[in-house]
Amino acid sequence: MNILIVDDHEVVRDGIRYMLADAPGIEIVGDAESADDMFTALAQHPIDVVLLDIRMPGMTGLAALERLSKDFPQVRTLMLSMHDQPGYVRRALELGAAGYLIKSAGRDELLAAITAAAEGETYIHGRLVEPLISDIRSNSKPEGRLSPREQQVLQLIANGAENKQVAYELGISEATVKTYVKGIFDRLGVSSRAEAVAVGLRTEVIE
Amino acid sequence: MNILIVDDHEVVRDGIRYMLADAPGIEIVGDAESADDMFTALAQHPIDVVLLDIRMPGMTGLAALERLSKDFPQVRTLMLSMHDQPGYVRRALELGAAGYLIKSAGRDELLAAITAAAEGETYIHGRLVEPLISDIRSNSKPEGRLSPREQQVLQLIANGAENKQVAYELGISEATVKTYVKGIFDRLGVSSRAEAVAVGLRTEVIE
DNA sequence: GTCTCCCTCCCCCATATGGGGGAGGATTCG
DNA sequence: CGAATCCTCCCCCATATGGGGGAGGGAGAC
Repeated sequence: MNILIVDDHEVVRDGIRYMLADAPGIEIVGDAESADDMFTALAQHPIDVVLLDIRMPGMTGLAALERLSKDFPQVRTLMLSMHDQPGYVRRALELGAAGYLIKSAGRDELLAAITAAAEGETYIHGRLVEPLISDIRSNSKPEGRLSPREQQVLQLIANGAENKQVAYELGISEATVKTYVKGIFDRLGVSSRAEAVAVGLRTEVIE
Repeated sequence: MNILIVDDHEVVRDGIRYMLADAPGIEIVGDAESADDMFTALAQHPIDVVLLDIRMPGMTGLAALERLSKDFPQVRTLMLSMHDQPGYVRRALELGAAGYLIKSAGRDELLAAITAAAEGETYIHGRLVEPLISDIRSNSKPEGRLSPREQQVLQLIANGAENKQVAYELGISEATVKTYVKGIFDRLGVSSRAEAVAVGLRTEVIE
């Protein structure tokens, strides 16, 4: 089983190498510290499983995953994350990830996830399952999810734009912007743009 | 030289172990995955250098560092961070850290930092030096630093409070709150509370 | 074909916000 | 003792914001 590790932190790459060093049937064929390196490595070696950090400089892990799923559909991708952000887990699975692990996972769990991934199954870190389903639940309710347009509006607000400027940026009327803002408040359960920005940043909807 | 590794991610702990495994004169006497574990370990073994993750569940790395510097002043502490957040670097140094590394550091750098720390010197990852001095510069200007009261106000704003509610919470008049808000805008270089919240969250002043 | 969601636009109106000033007392620091 | 910084409070005033409503058209789902 050929593994590729993609993480911008050498400590993390070495840690995974160390954990997998004496695992039977597993060969680490490469390292990559960026999404670009990952695609280079994928083009050079046959890879079965990619361990992909969700947060990297430049192209984010999720964007890399998206392209990876499209260009190399046979490759199984296991996402790695520092923290348990339920929204990320859902997105990653939607984009075709074969599993999701947090870096506090031990050797046994890492191995279990890799074998599960290689066999076409999906492995999700135990601590993430519960948040995940509650996230799915909250996102199947209209609340908690922002439409693309609403995300744009909130992003601009976080950058200090007032409604008029948002309208100008998006090429729509100020009245429409106000409608979006109201919608954002409803969805996030807040009542001021400042709080909306706080919630948006914390839940990684924006920035 | 006795080393203690404190990080909540097993992958990271193992990575550091791996890097230091065959380094002469260095002995890793323990692991800890939380600040509490760290203090337990410190009480049990003689420790020269602590490698301390800046972000952990429960007590944050900086809080742990503060208590560590107070209770074990002879211990040299090297902070580890995933990303280069200049504000954190400064805070860590103020609190007595013997150095600051990001986890993309390689083996050589880790060793250099540990030996520097053990010899009473201070090691700072190269990529952090420039941001650090610019951070110090921006913080020696009145801009960029928030007074404690201003931080409280901004925190409440991020939680959705309007001026009247902030005034009530802090037991001061609304006029005073408006004064603080103006001050916050000046310091952060913004002109709306939404943007102020965004800047505050990104620079870790609040939340 | 109907239902739901999204995008777009509009009305009214009370209130919060942002920008400009001034000012006194406390503290700490040089 | 100044100088600086912080905390506190006040004035005025234009504008942005938030809350309530309605409404049409398009796209996709069932």
